[in-house]
Amino acid sequence: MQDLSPPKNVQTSIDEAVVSGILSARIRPGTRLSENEVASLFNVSRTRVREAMMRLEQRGIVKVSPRRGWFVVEPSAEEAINVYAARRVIEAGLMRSMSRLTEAGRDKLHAHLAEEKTAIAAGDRQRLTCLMGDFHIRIAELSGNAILVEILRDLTARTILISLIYQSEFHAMQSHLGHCRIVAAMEEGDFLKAAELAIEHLDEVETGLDLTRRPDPLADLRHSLSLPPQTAVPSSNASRKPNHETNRGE
Amino acid sequence: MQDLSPPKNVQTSIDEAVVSGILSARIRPGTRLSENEVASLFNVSRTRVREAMMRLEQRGIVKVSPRRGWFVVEPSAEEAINVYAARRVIEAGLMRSMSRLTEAGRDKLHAHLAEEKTAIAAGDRQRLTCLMGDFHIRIAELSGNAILVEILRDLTARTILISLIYQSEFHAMQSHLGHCRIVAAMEEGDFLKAAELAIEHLDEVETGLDLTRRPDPLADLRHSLSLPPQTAVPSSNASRKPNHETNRGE
DNA sequence: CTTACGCATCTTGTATGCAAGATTTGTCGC
DNA sequence: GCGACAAATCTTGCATACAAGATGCGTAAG
Repeated sequence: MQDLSPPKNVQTSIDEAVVSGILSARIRPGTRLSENEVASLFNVSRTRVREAMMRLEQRGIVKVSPRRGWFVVEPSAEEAINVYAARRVIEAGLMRSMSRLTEAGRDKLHAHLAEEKTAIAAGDRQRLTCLMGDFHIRIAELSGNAILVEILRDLTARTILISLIYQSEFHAMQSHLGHCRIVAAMEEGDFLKAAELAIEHLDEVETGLDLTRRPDPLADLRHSLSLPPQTAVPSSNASRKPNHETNRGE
Repeated sequence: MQDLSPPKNVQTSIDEAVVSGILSARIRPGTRLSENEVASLFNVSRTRVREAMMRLEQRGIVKVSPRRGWFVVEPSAEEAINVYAARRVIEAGLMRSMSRLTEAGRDKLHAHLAEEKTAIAAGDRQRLTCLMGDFHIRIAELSGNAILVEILRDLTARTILISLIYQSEFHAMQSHLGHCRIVAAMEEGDFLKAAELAIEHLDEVETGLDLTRRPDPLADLRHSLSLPPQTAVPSSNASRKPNHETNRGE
């Protein structure tokens, strides 16, 4: 799909490598990104790594803990809610602003849905994570608006990090069907319905989160030792109903 | 309103100073921001200035021309169209997602409208520019969603830069009335109507742009010499009808 | 065995130095 | 006077050096 080779010689190769690693779920939330290590991996000095980190921090993808290190963000429950709310606002707004689906656009969406299907059949979870996020970027691309694509790309990255923290299992087929319904509505030219379906779809996913779960600081070690994830901390209230009515006064 | 003093001792004081300067129209599009000059203004080394520039570049507020310097962006016509389209999508989506207006929220909006009114009476154009942009940030703040506020804040900054390039005169009263209508609809609890009004309002402003106009490289010098702005380059097709139907297939 | 302290190590924060390229300016030739 | 060339100047790009703080480990005291 994309090329993921680190030694690409552009100005933003570091940024892209990190984002691409997150979008494909190869990098977990909370991962430390040492300036020195990244610098040697890319054969550059810390200067350029820091500049990349500054950009990534601005995008809400990494955070610095002073004199401790850079870490891939672990969105809090509140941030997770905000990310989903923002996505509902933007994606629904986007669909309502559309007036028709071109043939080229339809073909791209169909191609994407086909990829999702084969990945589900293959059961490749990493690839699925990547594709499930990409779908929403594909939608944004239909608008031809680079600004919206960028915004949704970064929100998608954060969404993936959120799901890695708060989502116990992912219902790939459910999401896939949601995507299919959205595309179908768009093909009918019913973009209001598509918008509603998009909101429902995001609700479904958000409902599947367990936001009472705390980010697990041992996740990477746990994974390295092939231990089952997070079984020691069961939480009541495992799935909530998202309440996305925005009415706060301040 | 905000404090605009440069020597504020936080980590992002440079970023804030630049953005605040743009939001209040004190910094024109195309302004060069020399690393050395900014560094001495803030009594820091170029390192921190560069880091700030990296963040601002990521936000679409400055651009670097290799080995020539950093410049406040001058959005192209296409970018201008995209900015307005993105704002329509997000602001309309935001309003449609709201279910009610709290008293505190209503009070803040009314306070803001009152400020607009007094600024119009005073005829303070810089302050007006600032307020007209702030209104949309106030709306985003109602949602309590920090992510959306950030996104709209940066889009507003770009909008101001766009208007400084492409807008010959600004119809402050027209904008103010648009804002009043939006607030009225929200007070009625009719957020669908508010969304439609927001789209109309943005359309109005976009229609008032003359996107055939090229950014004037001599603008600051011209201004310093108190010459009349841009009279030498008249352009036909002075105001267009915005076409914001998004239907591109790729 | 447990706890507290201190040093060694590793991290980022910041400044600075140098190189490469772009621009400008001054000068020379016509 | 006018245009072309060249040096001087200014810009960012990038690496490196050093300082300040956080962490962890070993050791010693209780």
